[in-house]
Amino acid sequence: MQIQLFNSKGRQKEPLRLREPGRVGLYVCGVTVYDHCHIGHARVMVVFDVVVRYLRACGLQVTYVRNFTDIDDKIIQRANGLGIAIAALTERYIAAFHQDMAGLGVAKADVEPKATEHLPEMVAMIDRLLAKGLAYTGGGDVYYAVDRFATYGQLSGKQLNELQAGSRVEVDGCKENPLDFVLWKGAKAGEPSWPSPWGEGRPGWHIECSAMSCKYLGESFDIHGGGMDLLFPHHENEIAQTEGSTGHPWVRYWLHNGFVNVISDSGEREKMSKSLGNFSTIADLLAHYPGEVLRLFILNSHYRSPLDFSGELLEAARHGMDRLYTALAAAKKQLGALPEPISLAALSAEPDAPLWQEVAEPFCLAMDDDFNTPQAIAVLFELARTINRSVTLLAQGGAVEQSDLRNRVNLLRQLAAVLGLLLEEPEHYFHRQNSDGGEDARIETLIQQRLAARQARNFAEADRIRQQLAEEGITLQDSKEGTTWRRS
RNA sequence: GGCCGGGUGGCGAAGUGGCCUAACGCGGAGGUCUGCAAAACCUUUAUUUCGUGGGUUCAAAUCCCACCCCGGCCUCCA
Repeated sequence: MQIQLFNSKGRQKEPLRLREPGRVGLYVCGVTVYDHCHIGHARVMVVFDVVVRYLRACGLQVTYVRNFTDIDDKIIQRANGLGIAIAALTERYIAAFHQDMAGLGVAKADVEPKATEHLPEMVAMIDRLLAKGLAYTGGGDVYYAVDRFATYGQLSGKQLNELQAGSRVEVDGCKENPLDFVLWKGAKAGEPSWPSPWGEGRPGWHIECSAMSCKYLGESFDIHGGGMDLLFPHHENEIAQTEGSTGHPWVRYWLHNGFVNVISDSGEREKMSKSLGNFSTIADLLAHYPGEVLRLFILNSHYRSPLDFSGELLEAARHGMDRLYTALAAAKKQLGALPEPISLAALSAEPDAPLWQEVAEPFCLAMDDDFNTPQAIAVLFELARTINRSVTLLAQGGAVEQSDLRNRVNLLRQLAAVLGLLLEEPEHYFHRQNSDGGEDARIETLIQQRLAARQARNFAEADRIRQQLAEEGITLQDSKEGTTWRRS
């Protein structure tokens, strides 16, 4: 198994070579907590959740760090607008974030540091930059002098002179160069501030990621990820800060995910963003779709490609997810209970097993190739079909190797789990949402009434009941063993 | 203006020199099953075709050139 990943630094696929064998340090830029998260945020979180899940499935020990930006202009503005304390605002949206992530099946990071809890680390780094002559003070602020960092622009492939030529950056009075960025902002009246050698103030945006990643992952680590839009200037600035202050290489692999686009009312395709106001929040979507449907929708495109968002596409993803769970449900009926999934590591220990070659290997090869989740998902669907085929055969009285079916189901759940899919019991998935016990009992009663009608060959009444349930979004499925129901 | 991506069937989306007469999913059509359905299964749904026009090669969706579109970044943004 050799994982290849597309390194934004250098813009090509490279084999993943770790600093320390068996251990991976991963930092992903989290969210600024001043509002609800939208599907664009969901994409980064799901994508890197899968990266972590896969690396762990490969037996690597991953330390995953994902920050919260809990102090910045927009947060202050928003809190003032609402007339509440900053901490009250950020706590509210951190809680909302966690709830969204739980709904999406995104595991918590190992460390979720907050900027406001790392002021000393940031101040220390700024201090080092000043001592090294890479930063300068002006009007109570501290700025980074980008032209003193030799490789500035290397990550994003930008030349300093080109940037300046086409620059639309407003020239700040205290900046020596319009591209210089602020490390420390001097306090203004009515704003929260912290003490520093340069007076009261607060940190610039970029410094937190440098300081916090170094604290939790060391001054060099393996992978840093985030949305494509962070590549410049955020990540460029992070490099300048970190390597400028430590004097040695920092991040080995940069991973950037593509954007979520929305087709606007006028038919234009545009990036989904808070500033454009064209977003669907995760919470809104989770009210209508199971989290795994959103995951399948996101993972069905490669993480670096742009992703168009629409209700129809989400609906298609839902049907796809139903299909996977249907295979699971059918197998469960045959096997009595779903077997405990075997681990990927245990499987790979027996690479000669036919199932490994037929299924697990193609899956892993796809994932090894820069996390090609669409291809990996294809393997899942093919596996689901072989399961359905066996179940169909059994139902027709054919002979099927029970152990083979069991192994396939095992494998389906195990591989799907790497993508954070098929984590529920099928009946829970199909009975989901607003199905409290009373609701379920009511549906069961109607099914019994319909059964009685059918036995009396009163098909008009049976169909009436079925139609009534259909109008509630409930589909019935008759079989020799009885009738089951699902929400669609 | 500079710099990056991308244009594949009705839709989404893999594939980036021969295994591609193009995976997989959604949708459509026909069949099996069913009282009828639903689901599943089977068959089928791009055959000078992978934005357009040239070129390289024994061989190109895949490499090169030109052109046309689309998106992103260059300012906060996942």
